[in-house]
Amino acid sequence: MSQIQLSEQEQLRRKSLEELRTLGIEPYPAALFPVNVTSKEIKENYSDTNNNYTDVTIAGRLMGVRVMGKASFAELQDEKGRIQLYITRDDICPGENKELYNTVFKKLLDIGDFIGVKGFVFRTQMGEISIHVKEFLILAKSLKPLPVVKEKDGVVYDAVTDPEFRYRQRYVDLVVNPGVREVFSKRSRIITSMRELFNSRGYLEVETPILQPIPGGATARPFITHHNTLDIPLYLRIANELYLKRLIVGGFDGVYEFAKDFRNEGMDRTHNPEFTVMEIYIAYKDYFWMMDFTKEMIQKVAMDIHGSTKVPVGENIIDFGHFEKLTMSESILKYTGIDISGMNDADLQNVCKELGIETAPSMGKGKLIDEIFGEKVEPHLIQPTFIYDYPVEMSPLCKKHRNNPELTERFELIVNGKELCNAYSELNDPIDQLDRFQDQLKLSEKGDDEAMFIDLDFVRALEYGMPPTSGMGIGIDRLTMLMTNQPSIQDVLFFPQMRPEKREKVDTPEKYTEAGIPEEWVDALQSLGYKTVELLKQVEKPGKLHQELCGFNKKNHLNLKNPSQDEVAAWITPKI
RNA sequence: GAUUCAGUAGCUCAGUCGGUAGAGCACAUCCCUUUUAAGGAUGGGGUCCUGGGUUCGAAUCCCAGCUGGAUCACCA
Repeated sequence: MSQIQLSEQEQLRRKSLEELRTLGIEPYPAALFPVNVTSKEIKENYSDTNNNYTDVTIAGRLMGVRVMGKASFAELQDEKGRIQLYITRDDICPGENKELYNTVFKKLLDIGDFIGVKGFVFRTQMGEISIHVKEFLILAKSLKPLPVVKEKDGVVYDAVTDPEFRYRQRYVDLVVNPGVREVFSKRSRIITSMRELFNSRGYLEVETPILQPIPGGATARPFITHHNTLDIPLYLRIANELYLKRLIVGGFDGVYEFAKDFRNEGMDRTHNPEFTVMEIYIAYKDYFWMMDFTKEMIQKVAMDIHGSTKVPVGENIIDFGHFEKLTMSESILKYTGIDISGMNDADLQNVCKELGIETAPSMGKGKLIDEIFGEKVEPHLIQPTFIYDYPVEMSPLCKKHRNNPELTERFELIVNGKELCNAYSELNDPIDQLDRFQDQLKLSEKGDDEAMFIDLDFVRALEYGMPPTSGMGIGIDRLTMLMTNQPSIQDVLFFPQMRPEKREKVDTPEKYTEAGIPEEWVDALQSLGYKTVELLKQVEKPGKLHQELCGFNKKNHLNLKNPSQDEVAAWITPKI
């Protein structure tokens, strides 16, 4: 990019960069900088009486400077927070030459620059713990100005709020908006907390394929790709269930995986095309055991993040101290007054009509019940609720209920009106499993394009025998949204999926000179919006272009010799 | 995919009835020899998202498009 297309502030910073080099200061030094403390440690442990921290070395971004003549106060931001620096001219310039303070510090440093300082900690007259700087060093110059966000007593001023800016340039969001980094460090702690529990029980963390020839384990539209050597289609996984169960067949008693799944579906506040799921499968357990385990896991996470089972989410306080349990039909009875047990397809169609729920002829019994539940029950379930005993049609991988052949031993955990976990007593009868796959196939022939593919290798694995097993899956993004009180999945993903940014096509200077345009005018032309020769050729009034160029020359003091009107006209008319 | 709202300086945002483009912060210069979202003064900085249309005149009204948000649909 040419200088002229940069903003004034960017040009000034580039100028400062050059001046630093002129002064013999490398703005991007190579050597390590031996940091020995963080802002947080100092603020937590400094004591006026002990006068500890007499020799600290700390580094971070310069986030604000208040110059007060020969003394200055500055804000240094490191990973853990901010700390005030106190810098005096005569401390950092002990000799006659005051250039380091007057020129380098006061003029050539900018907000956003990385610096390293050495000094001692003290408390200012205003009572703020600060570092009295003895030496400072530029570690990396920042050429693009950061938006300045200020905070006082928890009130944030001028926060960067434009979602497009925040998500596309997450690095800036993380630097300037208080609390954003905290969300992501909590996300990491949530995962660690779960992993601690699983490992303490001796369950094995495993990895299974993301590229799958048959996308199984869930009903969803997959992403499809192609392997060149094998010349076959491959699908990005929509779930890892079938692979994890193969490992139970293989003899592991407990396996789990934190996995990225991919679903080629709509995007909104709770859906991103790629998302993180934890699935765990444990042999010799059933879904009742898994309910208790799920409860224990979530309580541990809440305690580790909040130190309490009570978690604020939006308007509500969610209390993970107590989990309600309702069967699917109990819950529908509770919220609609209708007892659906024993109803057939036609009955359910009528119930839907009564309740004003749209249906399609392709919908089976399971789908209809799911519609009623999703429409009339789920939104009411704010406090943690286990919904269990799902219709067999909507759970093709789940074991039939021990007492009722129309149901399966499945539960979901609903929190804040959204599904959070899904768990089964896993189906381990291979013949039943094949039947259920075939029923799914019939559904797909009926027009349900989300019905499952048949994974015959998975059936073969079951034929060798899988012990009774309970499995559970939990959406890590949604769990993080709950635990960090973020309303949108985009706020708990570093880089949520977005439409690619449009880049304007810009021709190289050579293209212009090839077209007979002097190189010295290329910058001016591009700044005026003629980014390509093609665009230039479309100009209809050469006189106007000529005026624009002369005006630009004058306005920006380029001191170029203005071309004649005929010359400009010649640039845009094709040569014969 | 449908509906709807928004897009103005680096950031946050005003902009009346259609009549010369504004503020705070940021930036620059100077003052102040010094303390808290940085005290004062002065100044520079704009494709008012893009393209059409209406009009003597459009940031403003109309149409289309782009991008994003929200709601719905789809989907766990």
